[in-house]
This record gives sequence, structure tokens and C-alpha cells, in this order.
Amino acid sequence: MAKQRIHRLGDLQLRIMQVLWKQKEATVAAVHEALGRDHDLAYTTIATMLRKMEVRGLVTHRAEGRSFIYLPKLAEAAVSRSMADHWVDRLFAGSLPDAVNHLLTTREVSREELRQLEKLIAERRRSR
Amino acid sequence: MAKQRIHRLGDLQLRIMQVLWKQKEATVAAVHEALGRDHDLAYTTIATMLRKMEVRGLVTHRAEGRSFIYLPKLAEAAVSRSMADHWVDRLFAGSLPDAVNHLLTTREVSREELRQLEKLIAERRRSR
DNA sequence: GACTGACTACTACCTTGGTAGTATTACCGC
DNA sequence: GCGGTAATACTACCAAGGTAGTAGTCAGTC
Repeated sequence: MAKQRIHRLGDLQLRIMQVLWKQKEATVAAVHEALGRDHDLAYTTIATMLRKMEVRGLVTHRAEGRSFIYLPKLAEAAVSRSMADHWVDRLFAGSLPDAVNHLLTTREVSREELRQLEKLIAERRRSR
Repeated sequence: MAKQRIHRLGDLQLRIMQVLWKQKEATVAAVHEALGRDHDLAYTTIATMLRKMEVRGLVTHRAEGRSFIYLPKLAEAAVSRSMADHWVDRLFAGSLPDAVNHLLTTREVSREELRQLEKLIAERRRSR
């Protein structure tokens, strides 16, 4: 069935996925370029990683001329959901309030952000 | 300076740390026992893992008779903070409202939990 | 038609987490 | 003092992420 190990994405893999999600599809060169600003990785590193990710079922590719165009095979929502769940489960035994509480107390939260959060919750409350 | 890689804890490592945090300190046998209910790991697996974790600076030990008593070397708060930060940064570019919003929309949230959250935020708002 | 440049394929290597078997040591009870 | 038992130490392995060099290929250019 569907792999449960979705959440197991390394940092680089996730960054690559994020590029693909944003651009819908991209060549190795495009991914390398997009990542290049912060990370100084060899072109072949990206190519190798993409190939490994294809084996793992994270991406697919289609050939266009001599180039490969890679596409994400997993939706962003599915991945972040899986990762978020995993995170909440691991650290807070699945308790969402605990998780949020932790975020609120350990991070700097601006007045504006608090306002946004309040709104979010109010909406959520109304809708159920 | 302080290791930045705190957040890099495998699942087993985190579970072991959680046992140590709860019990303050524990022998290999105690950790094995505590984990035993869900996981069926060999005694030596725990022992090996603890030794590796000591090398990585996650725990220390003190000898008592022929046994080692392991203690966490990192505070729970530091670790969960680091992991939470890493998570929010990685997935939501550091935006806390985005993170919380994601949690709210992808998870089942009970009425009770929403109430708790509302209270949390109200408190937080008052205190700043 | 030989050359260059852009791509992919293959191979290799290191690290870390996870898992566990075997070896060694040291104490405890008889 | 001898044997069993409970601990740790050592060693080994596998998988996956990450990083990159080298080899092969192919298409377009002069």
C-alpha cells in the first residue's frame, strides 16, 4: 500500500521537493540553480539525489530531448501533513494543544501573529 | 560553540531520551524495560545505542557497582525547542501562524482542544 | 567528420541510525 | 574457588542521506 515513510525526507530532499512544488517541474539544472543561492552543491549531487528520489518514489521524470524533466510525485499537502503528524506524535504524544503551546512559549511571537492565530481558531471553531 | 545539530535525533534516540527525562536517570535495563512494551528490541541494542549517544554528547553515565546509570545531558526543553524550530523553519519558512494553521486544517481537532488553544493564545496575548 | 558542451549513468565513499550477536569481565552465592 | 549470571565492550552489518568524480552519449557547430 501507500508508503507510510513519507515523512522521512532528508533536508536536501525536502528542499528539492519544494523547488519542484513551486515550479511544477524542473530539470536538474533548474533545481541546481534554484538551490544554488544558499547551497553550493555540485550539479551531479542534485542529479544523483533526484535519481535516488525517483527510486524511492518521491519524483518521476519525463524525457524531453536529451534532458530529464522531473516532477514531484507526492503532493505538498501530503508530505507536510505527514511530517507534521509525525512531529506532533513524536514530541507531544499527539497532543495538538501541547504542540502549539510549545511553539508559543519557545518562539518569539509578534502581536500580529497572535492576532492571526486568534482569528484562525475562531474560524475553525465556527466551522464545526 | 554549542552543537547546532541537536534536532537530529532518530526515533529510537528520542524515545530513549524521553525515558531518561521522565526517570531522571536509568540503567540500560530500565530503559530497555520502559521501551519494551511497544518495541521489542534486544537489550544490547539499547546498550549500544546509549553508548553511541554518549559519544554524540546526548547522555552521560556514571558507574554504580557494575552497572552504568545513564543521564540525559540535554534538557528536554532544549531538544524539543530545537526540533520544533527546525520543523517550522523547514516546512513553513519560519512562519508560526502557517505552521499552526497547517496543524489545524490537517488534523482532527476536538472542540475541547480548540477551547484550550483559545485560552493559550488569550493568555499569551495578555502577557505581552 | 572531428570537437565541444550538456546531460545522464555508474560508482564510490562517508556518516549516522538502528539492530544485534559474541566476547569479556566481575560479582555473588554456595 | 567455581560456576552462573548480569553487565559492558567490541564488532559487524544494513539502509539511507548526502556528496561528488568519472565515464559514456549525443547533438549541434565549424
